[in-house]
Amino acid sequence: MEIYKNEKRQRYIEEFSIGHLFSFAIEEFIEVREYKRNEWIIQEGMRPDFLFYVIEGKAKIYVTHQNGKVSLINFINANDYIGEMELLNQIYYTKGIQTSTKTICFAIPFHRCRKQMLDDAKFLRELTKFLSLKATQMAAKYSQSLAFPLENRLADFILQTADGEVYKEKHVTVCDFLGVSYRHLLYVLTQFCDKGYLQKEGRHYRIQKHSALNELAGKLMNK
Amino acid sequence: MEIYKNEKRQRYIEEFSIGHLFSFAIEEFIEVREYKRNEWIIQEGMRPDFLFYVIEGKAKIYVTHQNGKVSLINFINANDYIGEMELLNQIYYTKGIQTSTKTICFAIPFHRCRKQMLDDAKFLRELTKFLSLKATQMAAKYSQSLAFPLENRLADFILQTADGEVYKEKHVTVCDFLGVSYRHLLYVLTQFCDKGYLQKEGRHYRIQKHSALNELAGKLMNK
DNA sequence: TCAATAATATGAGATATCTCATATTATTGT
DNA sequence: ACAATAATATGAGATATCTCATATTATTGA
Repeated sequence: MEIYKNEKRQRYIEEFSIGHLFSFAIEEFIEVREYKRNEWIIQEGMRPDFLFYVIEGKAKIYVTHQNGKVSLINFINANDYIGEMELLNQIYYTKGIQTSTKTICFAIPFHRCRKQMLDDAKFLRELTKFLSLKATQMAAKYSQSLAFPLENRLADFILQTADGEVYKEKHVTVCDFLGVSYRHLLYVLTQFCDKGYLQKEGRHYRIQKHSALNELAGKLMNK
Repeated sequence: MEIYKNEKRQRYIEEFSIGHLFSFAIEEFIEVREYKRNEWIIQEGMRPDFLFYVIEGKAKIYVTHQNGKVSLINFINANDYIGEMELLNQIYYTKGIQTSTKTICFAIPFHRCRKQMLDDAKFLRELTKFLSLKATQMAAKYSQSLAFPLENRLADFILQTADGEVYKEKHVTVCDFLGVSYRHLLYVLTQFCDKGYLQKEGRHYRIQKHSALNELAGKLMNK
């Protein structure tokens, strides 16, 4: 992890201004940090001392269960907060956050800003929206995971993450995210190929029948 | 649904004051409502016009999937909000809320109070805590549901809902909540009886081996 | 109080998903 | 450039969970 100083810091703070998210001058407190690919921004179980706001890059929220299984709870992208749970709650089991690309974020120290942030309606209003979205997404994922087999959830995931017509997510990541075994994921992908929905091209898959995947994915949605 | 008027209304507003949750005078806007057992406070898919704050009673959040399965997303108790998602988000698929006992709540009309509420740091701070808890719970439930078989989740649920040493939840409700079929729930309950963890007493179950259930449930927690 | 409805109960057979074992093929750090 | 590590791939057998069918027993509204 690298902390940007002086001009470089200043450049980022100006280019990606987050002044509009606060009603007080936050700039002076901001630390600009760059994390390398696969670096851990927060270690599971360790309370962070900063509220992070992601400027660029991607990361993943992980939790490890006692039985050794790992769940990829969600992805984090630009304009997401990290550490907001710890800002709000004294008691909280901290999840691990690992970057999947080089990631730059603003780090705001709790000890200097907590009070002001928790009194700032503008900041809190943004945060409630962020949290309500997060809660809604989790509720949707939860109920869908119980109500539908992998077939439907995978179709949705493929459509959401495909780069044009090409699906190229790593299987290992997808297992953790969709909560199924590697073996089973491969079975269902093979089925999709057999049915002609996908076509394997080396390590990638090309979408052949958009409509069929759409139909499978559509079943997840309410109305 | 019945709306309390005059002295009755006044009595409730005083006895269960929520003045401390707002920094402006909310009392005059509050409507006090009583819903009967099994009544729907909000119909699935229909936007509410009020933010509700539950004073007494219990309710359930339901969502219906296209394949006909119903998920009981969560339980609602005293001091919970209802309709906060719709307060914050213009676009939101509204879940159904059904009472399971007589339920009394304060209803605060969006059209008269939205602006003030969204500018009130005190209110927003409480709401962020509520939402962060909700998001955390859903994330935990989600990842647990994928990482553990029913055995563990049911043990946890039994311990959490048991009345003293007696478990007496309705199977039909529990299926929707834990996302398993009625048949499978009964299988696992029978197993628990066979192993001597529970003993059936008419329609209820008496907990016999607290320790065994504790151990099963404990596997859900991180550390 | 009675008929309708909801909840409980259980069997039998299907299937979605898991575990484990074992290769092969990339990727990565030094 | 190579050894270590991570990712992909596939088979075989187990099990967690589902669907459907069919009874029996509460609960409830008129």
